[in-house]
Amino acid sequence: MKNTPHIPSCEECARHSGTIFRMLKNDELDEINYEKRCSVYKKGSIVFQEGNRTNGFFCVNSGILKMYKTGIDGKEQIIRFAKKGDIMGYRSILSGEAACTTAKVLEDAVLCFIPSKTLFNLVKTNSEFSMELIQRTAHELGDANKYIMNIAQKTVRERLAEILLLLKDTFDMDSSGVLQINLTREELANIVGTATESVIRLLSEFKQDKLIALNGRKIALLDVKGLERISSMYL
Amino acid sequence: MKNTPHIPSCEECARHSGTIFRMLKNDELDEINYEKRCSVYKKGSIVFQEGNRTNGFFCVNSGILKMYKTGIDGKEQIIRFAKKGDIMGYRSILSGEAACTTAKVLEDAVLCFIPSKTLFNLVKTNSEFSMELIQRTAHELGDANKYIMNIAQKTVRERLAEILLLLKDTFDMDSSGVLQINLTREELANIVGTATESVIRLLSEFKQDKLIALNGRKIALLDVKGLERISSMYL
DNA sequence: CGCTAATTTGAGTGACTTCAAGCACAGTGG
DNA sequence: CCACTGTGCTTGAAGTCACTCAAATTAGCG
Repeated sequence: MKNTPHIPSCEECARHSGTIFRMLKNDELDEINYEKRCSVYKKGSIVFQEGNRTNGFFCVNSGILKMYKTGIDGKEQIIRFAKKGDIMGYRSILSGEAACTTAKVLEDAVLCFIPSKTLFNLVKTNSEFSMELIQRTAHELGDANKYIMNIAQKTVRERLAEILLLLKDTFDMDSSGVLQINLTREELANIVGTATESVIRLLSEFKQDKLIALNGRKIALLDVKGLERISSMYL
Repeated sequence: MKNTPHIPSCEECARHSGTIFRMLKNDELDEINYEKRCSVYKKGSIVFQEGNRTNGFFCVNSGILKMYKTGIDGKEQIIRFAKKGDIMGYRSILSGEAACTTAKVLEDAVLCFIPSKTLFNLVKTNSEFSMELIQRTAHELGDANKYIMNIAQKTVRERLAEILLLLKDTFDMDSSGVLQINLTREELANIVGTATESVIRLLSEFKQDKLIALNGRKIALLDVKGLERISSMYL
């Protein structure tokens, strides 16, 4: 949580296609650059918590975070991850509500905090930015709807296969197919929406069926087509 | 689908607090009024279908619609309902994607179709409207996230109780507690994300426990507190 | 300091239970 | 008469509990 030694510039960050800031003019970027506050967050630290209000949002410069809701008897439900170029906490300030998820650091992160006021100013004055923000939220809503159907209709087995593929798309694999993300079995279970033991058992099954290879938390996808078939992604 | 005899005016519609059009200036309302096309949709007809692109969105003047995704072997997953004052199909045109749900009429409806171009113009020129649209989408995203957790962590029994309460909030009850919405058991199952038989059994249980009263499709909530307890809404 | 000892944390297994889906069939009512 | 509701029965998927094992952390202590 201490201030970072190296403060990333928004100009540089905006070059990355993924960022919402890419269509800002130079003077607007300058303003954000001036208003933002960057900090280093160590693994395990919590950036903001479900139920609390924030007076701004976060932009991920580096690192990985999980965003989850806490349910019955404290069980986490992971809603999404955030990595370089993603923004977090914007939903709640846009809707004027308290945060609906908690954001926790999985891999040491550098985050920039941007005050709501700056965001609202941009929405007011730059309709392209505004449009981009709407697009992003609308797209995420589409994902959420899809997720609802999956979780309601698919078996745990199908969902686990789908999540593995989703992790591949989000975090990529190395040359030998190893997913570039470290998750505990419990965290996997909290994405899929099932018990830890079920994930363990199903992963072993997938391994037996030569769909994946396991080495501790390293998961390698050996047969993507096979996983797609199981997940029945394209109904 | 034939044109309606009585065309509702947007001015009138905008007076309703729920509508997004409430902060439009008169000339903007006039433009929508000019651009919009109203039609009557009979019960059972489909307004737009998942996977198709639309070049506009719909505003519900009267009637009730269900919006659902079609899953494995054609099972519907109802995502939400739309009633007077709600808008439909805006998510997909905002995100520039195909519709992610199908909209089907449950009770005869009068819908106004507003072209995307008109919407985009408003976003460009009226930042308050833009902000309202963002807020609405962001709020809906929050709902969706909550729904994900519920469906992933709660039992069918808990979810059914919660859905009954949600229907109460959306469609109200009459003086004797009867929900002002007609749904088949199958449709209820498609909201909860379960089998029709399970809904039937659980409804009978709720009836035995004096939580609800049943009379065909009419469901009366007798013990709201009790249902809240079952749904463990406030964990 | 360094080197065990003690504790914690996560992965994995097996036995058991339960919830809910699926199937077949019988009413019922618009 | 057909779509919807309701019931009984069976089966299977997945949750729960109880436990082992291995690795990683931390504490303790000469």
